[in-house]
Amino acid sequence: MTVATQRIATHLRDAILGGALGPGDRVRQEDVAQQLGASRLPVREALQMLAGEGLIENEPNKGARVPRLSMHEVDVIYRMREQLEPLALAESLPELDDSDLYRLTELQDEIERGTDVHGFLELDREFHLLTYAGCKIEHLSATVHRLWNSTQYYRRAFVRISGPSRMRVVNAEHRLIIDAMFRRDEIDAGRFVSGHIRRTRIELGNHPEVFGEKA
Amino acid sequence: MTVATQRIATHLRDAILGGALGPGDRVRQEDVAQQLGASRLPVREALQMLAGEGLIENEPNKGARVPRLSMHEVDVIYRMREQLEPLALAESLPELDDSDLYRLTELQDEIERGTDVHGFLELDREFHLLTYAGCKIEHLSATVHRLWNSTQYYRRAFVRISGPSRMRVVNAEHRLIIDAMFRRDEIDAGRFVSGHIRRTRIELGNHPEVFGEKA
DNA sequence: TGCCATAGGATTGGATCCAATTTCAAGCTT
DNA sequence: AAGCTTGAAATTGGATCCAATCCTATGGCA
Repeated sequence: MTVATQRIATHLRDAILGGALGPGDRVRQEDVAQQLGASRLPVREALQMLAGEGLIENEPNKGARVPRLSMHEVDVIYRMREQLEPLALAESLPELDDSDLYRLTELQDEIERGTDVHGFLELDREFHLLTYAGCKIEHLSATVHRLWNSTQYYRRAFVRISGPSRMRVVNAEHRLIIDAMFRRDEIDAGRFVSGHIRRTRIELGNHPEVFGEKA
Repeated sequence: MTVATQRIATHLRDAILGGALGPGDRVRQEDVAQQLGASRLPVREALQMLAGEGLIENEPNKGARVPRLSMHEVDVIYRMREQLEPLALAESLPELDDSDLYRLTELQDEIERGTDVHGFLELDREFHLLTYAGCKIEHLSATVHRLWNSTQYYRRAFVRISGPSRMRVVNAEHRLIIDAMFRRDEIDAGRFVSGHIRRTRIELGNHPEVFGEKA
């Protein structure tokens, strides 16, 4: 419940989101404790915390693992995002000022300048989460973050496979979202966000190899 | 992460959902530990767990409290439910067999037979959660449960205030949901569920006194 | 009299130790 | 040779103890 727990949770979260830990990997309490110079107790609490975020699976007496998601699970998570992120955007938009929107433009400029897989994932994540940053409803923003986090691994695998081929579409969608936000039109912006997610979901469905499933 | 933690979490969850603990109430580790004959350690883990479910708020060095929600927060949570529960129902319906649907009918019969506030809340909750019971997507069903749990207190307050006046509408909606499910029409069923939630959300909006806010 | 400082108790946070469970491999039986 | 049993090592779960932080009430000072 404290600073140590938070520190460890952040470390593990970064490790999972950054790809150092992948689906199915086991996380031993002692290893983490030693690595971060703490006792096992805050590690246990951090794991409990991450379990609540869906980033860790905790089985009694068997330890913690990074969950493995099926293609169908990811598909449904994307459908959830299609439904929820327009809501988050509508809650957020009135709280954002123009400087936030300029920052969005900057991020998109940087995305279009081109980078590697890791760089794109970072920028894309920052872009979208910034559009929701004004959402003050804990339940909603926590849920959106959860959904983003638990699919990060598969997003990385997908971007790696599909390469830069579809970037033109992504960029157009991002520009439309920014434009609608400058116009303070949360209906339009929500539509574009939802479409953006839906298109990605469908393209993901064409790559079952990302999930180690049969084509 | 174990049986003791689960036991304590279940106890606290029941206490919050049952109304023994209300918004703003503090939860002291030692009290719970003594009351359940355990040490503080599993209590801490249970609190961590419940924090992940949104049933507890944990502030470093200050302890745990039951969160207090504003009217706007509850309104947004209901909007989330409008978006998510049709999805959960669509995932669930193919997995439910006719015996489940007969059970739904029984529950609705019992609701129409009439009972007190506590009884209605229990039955209504069991009814709706049973319609989602077939949903195998952890993220989706966990989210739906979270949203239900964290608004249970305000649902109780609302039912207490509004009394049995609107029961005719509730019953009609439930019957329509059951009928659509028997027809295996998840589109129709989802529409009715969404409408059911939406109507409740709007009626809740007419009772700001539930949230201790100015009318 | 009102306000600030401080000390004491209460409560939470973290570490170490011991117990319980699981895992895995070696050896025995068939 | 295959499968079951057994036991030891590894890992997780729980309890107790001590440290750190917060809360509150008391007393001093302006």
